This record gives sequence, C-alpha cells and structure tokens, in this order.
Amino acid sequence: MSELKPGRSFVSAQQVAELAGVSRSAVSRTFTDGASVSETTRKRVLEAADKLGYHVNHLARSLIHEDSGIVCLIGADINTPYHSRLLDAITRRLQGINRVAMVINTSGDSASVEAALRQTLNYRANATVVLSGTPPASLINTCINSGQHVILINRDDHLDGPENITVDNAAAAREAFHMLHRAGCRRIAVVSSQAGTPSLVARERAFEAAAGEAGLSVSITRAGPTGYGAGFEAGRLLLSGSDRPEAAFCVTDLLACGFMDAARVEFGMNVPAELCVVGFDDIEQAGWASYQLTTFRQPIDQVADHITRLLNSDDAARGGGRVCFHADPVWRRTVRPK
Amino acid sequence: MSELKPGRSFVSAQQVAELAGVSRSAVSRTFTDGASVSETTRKRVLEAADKLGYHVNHLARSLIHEDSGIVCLIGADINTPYHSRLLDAITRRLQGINRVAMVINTSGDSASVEAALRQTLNYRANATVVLSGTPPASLINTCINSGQHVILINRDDHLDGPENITVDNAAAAREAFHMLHRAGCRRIAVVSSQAGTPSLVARERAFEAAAGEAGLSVSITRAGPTGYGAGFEAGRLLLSGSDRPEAAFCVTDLLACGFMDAARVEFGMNVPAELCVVGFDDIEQAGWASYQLTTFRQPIDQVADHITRLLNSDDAARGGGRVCFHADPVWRRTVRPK
DNA sequence: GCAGGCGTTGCACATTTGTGCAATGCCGGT
DNA sequence: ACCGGCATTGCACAAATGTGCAACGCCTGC
Repeated sequence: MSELKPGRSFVSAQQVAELAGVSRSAVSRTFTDGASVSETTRKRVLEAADKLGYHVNHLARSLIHEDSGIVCLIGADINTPYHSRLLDAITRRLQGINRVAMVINTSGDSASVEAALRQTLNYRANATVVLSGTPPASLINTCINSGQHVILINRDDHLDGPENITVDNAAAAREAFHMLHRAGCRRIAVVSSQAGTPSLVARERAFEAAAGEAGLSVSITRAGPTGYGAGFEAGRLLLSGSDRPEAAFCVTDLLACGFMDAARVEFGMNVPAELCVVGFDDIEQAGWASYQLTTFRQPIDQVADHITRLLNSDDAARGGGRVCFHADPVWRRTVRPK
Repeated sequence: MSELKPGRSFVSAQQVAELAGVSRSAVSRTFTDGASVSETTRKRVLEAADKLGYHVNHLARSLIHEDSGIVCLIGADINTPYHSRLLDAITRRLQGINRVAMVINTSGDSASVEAALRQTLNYRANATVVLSGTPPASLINTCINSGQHVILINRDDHLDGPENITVDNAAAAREAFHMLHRAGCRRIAVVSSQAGTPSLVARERAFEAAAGEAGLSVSITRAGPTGYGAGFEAGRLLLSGSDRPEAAFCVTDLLACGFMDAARVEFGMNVPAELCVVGFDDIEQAGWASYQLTTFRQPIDQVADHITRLLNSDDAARGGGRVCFHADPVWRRTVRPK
C-alpha cells in the first residue's frame, strides 16, 4: 500500500489508481489523448486525481516518447530591451504550441554557452535556440545527432548543420547610409561598441562600404560595451572636437539614445538640425517623445513565428536551412527630410 | 546489441557501457559524484562517452531523486525593464546553484497563471517563483503538498503556505510624499495605471494617506496599462487644465518617463522648476541624461539573493516565511532641492 | 602461504509513465 | 439462447537512470 500522507512528495498514478479502485493503466489512459477508457472509470479517475492533486509526470512521459516538450533558449543580456522583447515573443508563442521554455542565461562568466548546450542535452530538450554567443561546433553536432532542432539567431557566419535565422544587417546598414547621404550629411560617424558581436560588425562593415562607394570615409568609435553608456561616451568624444560630424549611424538604439543625450545635454545641440542620428533595433525607447529616433525595426515577430514553424515542422525537412528577414526603416525625427 | 547509428536519437548509458566494455552500472557511477569507480574504468567510460556524445539524462535521474533541478519562473510583461532585470538577476544566479530556469510567460491570455502552475507540477519543478499574477490558492497548496518551494513576489496580500518576498511599497510611497512636500509642492498628482497590480495600489494608497495626514488631497489618474503611453496620456490630461499640479508621484518609472515627456514636449514645461516628478523602480532609463529621474530603487539583487537562499535552504524550515525589503530613494534631478 | 579486509563490479530492483497483447465482459443480431 | 464483435481492462514490458547487496579479486600483514 502506498503512502497517502499528503505532506511530502508528488502524487503518482499508482496512488490515484488505488483510490479510484482501478488499475494504473486506466489512470494513464485517462490522461492520454485518444486512449480507450469508459466514461465511468474516466470520471472516477479524474475525481481521485483531483482529490489527491495528481499531475502527470512529464519527465517520466518523456522517457518513453522522444518528446520532452522542452525548448532551450540560450542567451545573454536578457535585460536589454531588444533581447527581452525577443524572449517575450518566443516564450509567449511556446505556450501556444504546448512547449515550455528553459532559459539559460549566459551573462555570468561562470555559465558559458558550452555549459548551456550541455544542459540542453541533459534535459533532452526538443530544440535549442541560441540567441547570442558562440557555441562550439562539436557540441552543436552532438545536439543535432541527438535529434534536436538547433536554431541559431543573428549569427552571420552560416553553419551547415543547424537552422539559421538572420536579419539582413548589411542591407539595412547600406540603407542607413543612403538616408543620411540623401539628407546632405557628409561627415558621418559610426558609433559601435567593443563587444564585437557579429551583427554589429556586419552593420559597421556594410555602412563603411556604402560610404566608400560614395567616396566618403567614416570613423568608427567604440567606447565600451553595447549600451547607453557607451553611446554617451562616444558622443562626448566625437562632439568635443572641432570638426564635429554632421551625422551618426549608431549600430544599436541604446547607443543612439546615449549619443543623442550627450549631444543635447552636454553640447546643447539640436537634433536633427545640427546632427542627424540613425539607430538600429527599434526598441521601445526609440519611439519615446524625447528621442523620436529614426531607426530600423527588428523583425522580432517574424523571427518568433519562424521559430514556431520550425518547431512544428516534421523532422524530415531539417538541417542547414537559412532564412533572412529584412529590417525595415522606421522614419521618425532624427534625420532631416530631404 | 543496441543501435550505434549516430543519426537519430540520444545516446544512452547502455550504449556507452557496451563501447567501453563495462556494465551500465559503471557508467552510471562514473557520472555520480562520490560513487566508487576505479580510475581505469572511469577513464574508459569517459572516453567512450565523449566519443558517442553521451550526456546523462536528467529526466530519468529526476525519477529517482526527488530533485529535478528545475525552478519555474512565472510572470507576465517580461519585456518590461523592471521584469526583465528581475528575470536576468534570478536566472543568472540559478546557474550558480546548479538549477535551471523554466520560464512561463503568462502575458498571452491563453496561458493563465493556473495553467502555468500546472506545468510546474507536470515537470516536477523544485520550486515555483511567481513574479506577477494571482495564482489560485488551491493549486498553491497542491504545489506545497507536493514538496515544492513556492515563492510569491510582490504580492501584498500575505498567504500562509508559500514564502512571500515583498517590497515595502507603503514606506517608500510615504517617503515620496514627504520628498515632494518638503520641496514645497502642494498640488500633487498621483499617476498610476488601470492594471490594479497590488504593488501599484499599495503605493497609491500609502501616498494618498500620507497626503491626507498632511492635510492635502491628491488626485489619482489612471490612463491605461502600466507603461510609457499611459504616463504620457496622463500628462496630457493633467497639464492641459488651468490648475496644473506642481508635482507628480508616478507609481512606476515608465509612467514617469511618459509623464515627463508630455510635460516637456507637449507643454514646454521645465522639470523640476515648474514640475517635480518622483518615480518608482529605478529602471535603467531613470538614470539617462534626458530624465535624471528621482525615484526608488527596487532591491532586485536582494530579492534574487533571497530566492537563492531559500532554494538552498533545507526543507525543514519551510513555509509561510515573509521577508520585506526596503526600496531606497535615489536622488537625481526631478525634485527641487529643499 | 593464507586469511582478512577493502575497493570494485555486476545483478537486480527501484523510480513513473505509455502501450501491445490478451482476456474479459457486454451488447446486438439471428 | 447463442455467437460474433467490440469496447474496456489489466498484465507485463519498455524507456534511462541510481543504488543496495553480494560476489569477486587484489593487496597486505602475519
């Protein structure tokens, strides 16, 4: 006879079966869609389960099916506007398709991306979504060989095994240059960070290249980690000299906010009359009245939808897929109209 | 003989044992701390495991121990500055104590807090942390009876079963009033939202009460969901009239940012010369040069540390605990010096 | 050289669930 | 009344792991 003491541990199907006076199989079938159970026993089982507070053990269930229902999300800096919005969009959709999100924060130095991938494997996750960071290729292969979906986001180096979802940073950066160029700006600065994130580097490069084609050279300033502070500092450095730039392409909205604040608060400059600014990401703050930042919208919903589609797709058409979404410009008030 | 085809599924200890020429027990013991294995077999096992890409199945392990290592975090609006910072702080610490975070986003209407708690039980989570929302008491009891830690954050109604972590909203709100009162403000508005979150209501009430004790009455404006937009709209409503308030207590920094922007951009007002503003939370934007908002700092690190401590504590001293942290004022530039 | 002891190993059973297979029982049709 | 068929049920096995117990072998001490 199993213990019925309520105080200490999870209720098992065995206990429910005993209380309902049926076999454990009947309990299992009651909670399995499409299984054959008579209406009377189903009712008795549900009653007993409710009384005892029984909930099916998904861990045990996952031993049998090759489907744990767990999706691992690996990323750093999740308190950042862009990343938290992405996380929100993905986790929200996972609820809808009966998956659950396991979030591994690799911000602390202690937990590297490698350790995160190991956790993914330990918990038999259905899929692994890498939002940022560089996973070792060998472990990625282990994940794929184990039957996991592996989805890399915003990695501009295309890998063959996993699915790749990217944003066309280069096209957007080129467009950013032409927006500023058409506005009459010639002395243009690029504000970036020391992080060296592939996406950011791609934006820098493409912008620089587009400027080169137009016969202009641009300076790139990297004044710290990606964020408001580095943007502010870059503004201080760039605007204190005698030959101030007429415009700045900030590879991130946070950098742009910091840069704009430095320009206005420290130097009393007027945006866009004296200084045009273009950002990237379209974070919420870009739309605030104090900034009204012209920027490029990250296709967050499209990315999240595509992840959902990949997770629902059969394993047949798997591997090496590459999808690239466009970041559309959002015109606000930090670039002079032509 | 088990399949060694690498292509389709996870590697089991059995396969490792066969490759290494030992029993499955030896493999298990190799990956169990403190188990007795000779150095030579351990080495052989590790070699085979590495070759096959074996990783211990934590789901199966959790069947035996009553410890899944999973901690469920339930919350809504995780793309909000405050919530995303809290999430970041908690997930980061969980890595350190060998737990993994399962995040359930209850923002979508489809996934209620109740469904989230069910998931918690289904996955045999070690603990459940409710960051926002109102869980049904009966399910909370089921969680506790199943041996879970249940930790409620920012619920001002104290429940007996779970652990409660709160912030002293009332004390901070009273202090907010006195800051504005000492600055000479008499016509004071309270800017809140229609959300009805317990924390926000507590701040409104305490502020109103403190004003009442000083012989003042305050108006409360709720112009939408908690966020920048509602603050901006409240600003438009309050400042367009003839008897503008001299000060505003915004129960959230996001509301305060919106309110300030409305005051400055729509009405050209100067803060703090013509209008004092106090916020709450100390989100990152409160420190930006455009706002320099005087506010109250959420004790996020203290909360996260306390959660860590609770998760590490033995089950002995469990239940009904209540901890209340203080939100300290952060003086910046939106309140006139006395 | 032999006995005792200790480290190591494998067997078997435990954890919780889903499911194939066979048996049971009930219902309807003739 | 009897038989065929079908829905339902229980048994037993499967999934991957940890661990108590007994056996085995090696080393040491006398």
